[in-house]
Amino acid sequence: MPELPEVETIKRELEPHIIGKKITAVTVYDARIVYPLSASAFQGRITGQRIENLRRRGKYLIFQLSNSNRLVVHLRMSGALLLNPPELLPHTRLVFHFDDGSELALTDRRRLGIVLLTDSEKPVEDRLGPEPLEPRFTVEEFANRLHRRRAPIKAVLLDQKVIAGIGNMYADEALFQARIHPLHPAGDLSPEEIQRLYNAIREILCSAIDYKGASVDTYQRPGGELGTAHFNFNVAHCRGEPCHICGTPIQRLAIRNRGSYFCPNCQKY
DNA sequence: CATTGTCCCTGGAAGC
DNA sequence: TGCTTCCAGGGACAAT
Repeated sequence: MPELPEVETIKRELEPHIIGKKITAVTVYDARIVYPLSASAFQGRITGQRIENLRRRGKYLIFQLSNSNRLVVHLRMSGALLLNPPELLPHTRLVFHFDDGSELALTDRRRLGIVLLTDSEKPVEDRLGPEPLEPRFTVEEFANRLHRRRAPIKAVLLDQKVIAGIGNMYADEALFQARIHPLHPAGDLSPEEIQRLYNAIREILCSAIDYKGASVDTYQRPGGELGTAHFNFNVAHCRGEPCHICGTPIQRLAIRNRGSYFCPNCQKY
């Protein structure tokens, strides 16, 4: 399930293979993914355009096209972007064909992914808070964003308007590293706890990028390789396993219908 | 505005 | 063995 480190990995590995290439055709296998555009309208606005730039914002990938359109892709749970797949893979929704004969396929088993064409930054920027790895995201900025929030810190970390890019897995890992209970009200955290959580978020995201993301569920890199960040997970999806620090079984709790995994001994309320 | 619940979607696992 | 139900979760959206 692609979160910030997975999307960043995809961006980095895709970039050298697609920048400057011209899209000669797009095959639409599932028109629902380009809704509200029709398949032909989508094809009309994409075909013949060159990919000038690729960037990540939160969990979004943004392909800058030469006609000043932006192709925005959100992979949600099960989306993947694969370069030159050897065959037509199951759940293929779109295939981009380039002028050098190469191809980029978008597959999405659960079909929750989003593809959007826009000429503005607004649809993405309106939904997102700051990038946690940018220097301008300071601990003071983080503290301000948690101030007076009564919701559980786990729910607040998943709010993309508070911080962009953190998903369920890395929220659990950051809270474990910072030794904070996922239900702790966000606005009640002490300055020390906020500092620990701030450090943990940055360390965990950076480390996961170094490991090319976590291959939980269907995540694959553009060449089909897997990431290895999940081998370092302490709590995410580790229900019942002994905590690496104290041996207490990892517990699962539902917060906002999201599975939250934590060590009840290391992360006291 | 902050918060919370529901829905979307599919396929693997679990339960019967 | 084969059926049904549950579960995974990002985020849009509606309700409060």
